[in-house]
Amino acid sequence: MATPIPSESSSPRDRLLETAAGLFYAEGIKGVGVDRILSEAGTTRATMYRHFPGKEALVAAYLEREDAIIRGYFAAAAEAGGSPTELVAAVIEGIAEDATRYHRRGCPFINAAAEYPDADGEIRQIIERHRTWFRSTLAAVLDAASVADAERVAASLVLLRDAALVGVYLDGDTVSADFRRTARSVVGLG
Amino acid sequence: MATPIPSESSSPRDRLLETAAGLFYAEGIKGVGVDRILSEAGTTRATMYRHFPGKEALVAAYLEREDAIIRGYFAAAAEAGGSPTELVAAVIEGIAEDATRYHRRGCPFINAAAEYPDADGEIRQIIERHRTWFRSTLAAVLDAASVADAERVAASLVLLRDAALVGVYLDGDTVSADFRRTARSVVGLG
DNA sequence: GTGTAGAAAGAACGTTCGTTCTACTATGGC
DNA sequence: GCCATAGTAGAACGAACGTTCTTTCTACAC
Repeated sequence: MATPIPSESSSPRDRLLETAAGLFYAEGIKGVGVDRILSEAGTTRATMYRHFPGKEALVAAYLEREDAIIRGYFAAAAEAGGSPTELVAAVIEGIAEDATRYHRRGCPFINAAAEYPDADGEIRQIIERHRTWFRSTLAAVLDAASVADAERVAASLVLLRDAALVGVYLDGDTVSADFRRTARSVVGLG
Repeated sequence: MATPIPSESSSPRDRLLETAAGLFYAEGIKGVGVDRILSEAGTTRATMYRHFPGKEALVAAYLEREDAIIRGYFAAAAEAGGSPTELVAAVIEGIAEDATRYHRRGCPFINAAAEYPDADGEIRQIIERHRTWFRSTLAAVLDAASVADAERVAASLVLLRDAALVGVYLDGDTVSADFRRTARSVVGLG
């Protein structure tokens, strides 16, 4: 099974979250029971319920964690320096690479949304916040690079990223080339 | 709740499938139990297990039904006459309209794939077949309309349709305009 | 009429679900 | 030494899961 083993030494809470995140992403949320998480994290029920009010809180923490990771990517890319145009290219490249490397089972947020129909629930609100942040951040980056109609282009890029993640999952890696080409054309990069 | 009531008169099997399809799409598959389906379809366990070996067969039938409906759309559009180019335009328009009208909760196949990680399982095979058919049918339509590089353009269109369905679900109807514009540009329609 | 099949009704199966609980142990601060 | 905290261990809860079963009733074919 080669489960991504949360290093024995880390805290139970970290192991719990890391294990849950891995399982939720790999197998879907409703398809994974707390017993699975507990046994693979090597901890017990009491410990889990000490740190999280319930399973849904674990789901929320999983998505918040995913959100934080992606924000980290952006922060790192921004700090890495380079012209605004280079940053735009780096973002597109980063999305393509992420899809084929770390997100071969699709987008965690889209997948979660498939299982959580209630648009007012906590889970969907986290998804909503993430997507809003992503779109506006993209718009800011594009605007800095003097891309015309940054808002609209950003919306298109979000669409394309969704498609790339779904496509790599269901159709294979060839999709990432399609994404790169289309995205670069949309933002006006040769 | 205003459940889409499967007309009392239809056969138990039809009511079962219709109800299950509605519930699976609206609330996710693992999130719906057979008891729910049974009570909303107004039938009993014994009847269900006479017609379907189990829940998974019901899921499979739901996706096959969805597949058949979409193939029906294509057949109808093709029979409606018109030039190949008009057919291409009609397909794009049909997708945009479908997303905002009948598939406001996203793509049934993408949503199902989120819950079924096993690529070799029956469910994922149905999804695979559907996507392959869709892409190749699109390529044929584009080729007939003398669109250059029909295969590649078809792949792009599949991507865009995925994005449109996800986008309308999570971001709202404005996405459908983005889809129309981008899709028409990709296939070379003014 | 008799026989057969499909549907309704509902009890019951064992399993798993998420959750709560008690009891015991190890750790660290005062 | 003492208390609080956080961990382990495991029993137990009621509810829901998917599935199997028996029984009764209706309808249509022969």
